[in-house]
Parts: sequence; C-alpha cells; structure tokens
Amino acid sequence: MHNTRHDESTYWLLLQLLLRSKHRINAVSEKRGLTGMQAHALSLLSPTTPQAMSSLSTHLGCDASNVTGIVDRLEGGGLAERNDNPADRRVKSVMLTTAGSKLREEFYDDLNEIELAELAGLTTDEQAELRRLITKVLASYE
Amino acid sequence: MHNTRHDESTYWLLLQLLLRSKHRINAVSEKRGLTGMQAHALSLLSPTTPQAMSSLSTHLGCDASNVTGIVDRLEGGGLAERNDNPADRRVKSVMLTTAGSKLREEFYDDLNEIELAELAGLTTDEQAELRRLITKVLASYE
DNA sequence: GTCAACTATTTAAGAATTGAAGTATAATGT
DNA sequence: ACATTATACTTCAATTCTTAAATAGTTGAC
Repeated sequence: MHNTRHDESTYWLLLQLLLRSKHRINAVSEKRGLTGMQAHALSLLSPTTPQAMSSLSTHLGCDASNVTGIVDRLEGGGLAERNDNPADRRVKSVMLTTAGSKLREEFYDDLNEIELAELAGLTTDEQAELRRLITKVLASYE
Repeated sequence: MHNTRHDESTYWLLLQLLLRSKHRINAVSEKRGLTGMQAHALSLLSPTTPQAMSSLSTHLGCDASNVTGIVDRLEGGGLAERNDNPADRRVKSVMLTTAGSKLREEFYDDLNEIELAELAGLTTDEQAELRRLITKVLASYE
C-alpha cells in the first residue's frame, strides 16, 4: 500500500497537520522554557478557578501519576501552586500563580503570531468556515 | 486573561482539535504495540525505497541521535532493517520489512476507522470543504 | 594528503509515560 | 457504628523520547 490511498482521506490530512503543528507548538513552548506537556497543562489551568489533579489528568489525557511530576515542575518554576481542598481533603487544588498566568498569556500571544503567519493563505471567509467545521467536529466528540 | 479571548481564534480551535487527536492516535499506536514516535517513523518509511537516518530525522523533526534509538526499537521488533549504502558508506539505509509494511497497513486502517467515527458529524460536502481548507493550509507551510 | 564537513552512534541528564503499590480520606452497606 | 469499598494523590520502577556533547568513520575540496 502506498500513501496515495490515504492522501485523500480527511483524517490523513488532519494527521499531517497535527504532525507539522507539533513542532511549532514545541518550539513556542521551548522558547518560554516549557516542555510541550507543561505548556499544555499551563493552558488548562486557571489563575482563579482551582482544579483537581484528577481533572487535569483527564484533560491532559494521561495517567494521574504523570500529572504529579508535571505539576511538580510547574510548581518548581513558580508557575502553579497546590492547595488543600477543605471540602475533600484527598483532593489537591491546582491554580496558576501570577507568574504562571503571565506566562500563559505570553504563550498564547506566541501562538497567535504563528496563527497569523500560517493561516495567512486562507481568506477571512475561509477561516470562518474552518472555525465552523472544527467546532462541529469538536462538538461531536462528546 | 481568560480563554474567551482565544476561544474564537482559528488557531486555538485547531489546537484543541490537534490535542484531542493526539490521544486517539496514541491509542491506535499503542493498540499495535508502538509508541507514537515509532508509529510516526513507520508511517514515513517505505518497504521499497531506502531512506537515510538523516532523512528520517528531518521528517520526524527530531535530533539524529534520537532516530538511532527509534530505529533500534523498530528493528528489534522486526519491523525495519538497516543496510549499508554502497554509494556512501557513512549512510545507513532504512527500509520496512514485510512485517513492518503489514503493520503500517493495519495502522492506517485503524486511523480510517477513527475517521469514520469522528467526522460522522459532518456532511460529505463539509468533509470535502474541510479537506480543501486543510490542504490549503498545509500548502502554505512551504 | 590534509582538513573541513557530514553521517551515524554513544553517553549522560531531564522529562514523559504507564503500571503497581501505598497512604490518606470519603462514601457505602449492614 | 463499623467494616468494606471506592477515590485522590503520591511514590517507585521500567521504558521511551528528547537534547547536547563527544566520538568514529567517511567523503569531498583544496
């Protein structure tokens, strides 16, 4: 079998896009002193709404034991902090620090810059249509 | 800053889609006994056209020293093989074995199954439009 | 022939990943 | 009330991915 059979598949195209984007995202993360996973975790955390480790684990799509180390490193860098949850003392509530919140903004700004460059080939209408289609796909996930 | 500022960004939506896809792809890889990176390498290799380690490194977007280990493990699993390149004895030529080629087909079949399930929310026309837009974005990369 | 550039590998260190085991806490059933 | 079960998180061990730096072998240009 050759790739030609897959070249016209929607999923195959998405895969290509994913693989290429991965490098760009990792580059942006690295620029800010984060690994890709740390950046992903950072993007999921809030400076105001505490989040349980288990919730983070679900959204990151990895094992709970994994999150321990990731949050350890964010906390080590002063970007996040763990607090006890008085309502359930098994739970650790994670939140962004001021520094973490600031870094998250910068990270988003970097991504926006990339967006401008990489989606420049699409017209405004095409970008709107792309957003509509992606939103529809995302909605059907669950 | 809250996510609301980003929620309407095309790049942000794309990022969400890609992050979710990552888990599915990893799940498919794992089902076939591969890591994500091994599956990626497998998808880049050919059963007929030999490829230099350095070429693989470029397409995988990682360090050359990294590829050594990845190909080691593929070779250990009987999926790929290294051969000397008579034209340039510095170069190792990597190719898929029969088993590797077979596994690659199965991997693609799995991805196709996922596509059917996850893009089911879109009409045929919408899928065609999505393919067109992604192709256009990919083309503008370079 | 010498020197610089290239190809692949090795090594060392950090990070991500999973599974299994362990601790503390909460919820449930009787 | 108490024992059992389930949940939330951590720790540990093993594997993989990652980069940087050092190495060995090969090539090509001068």
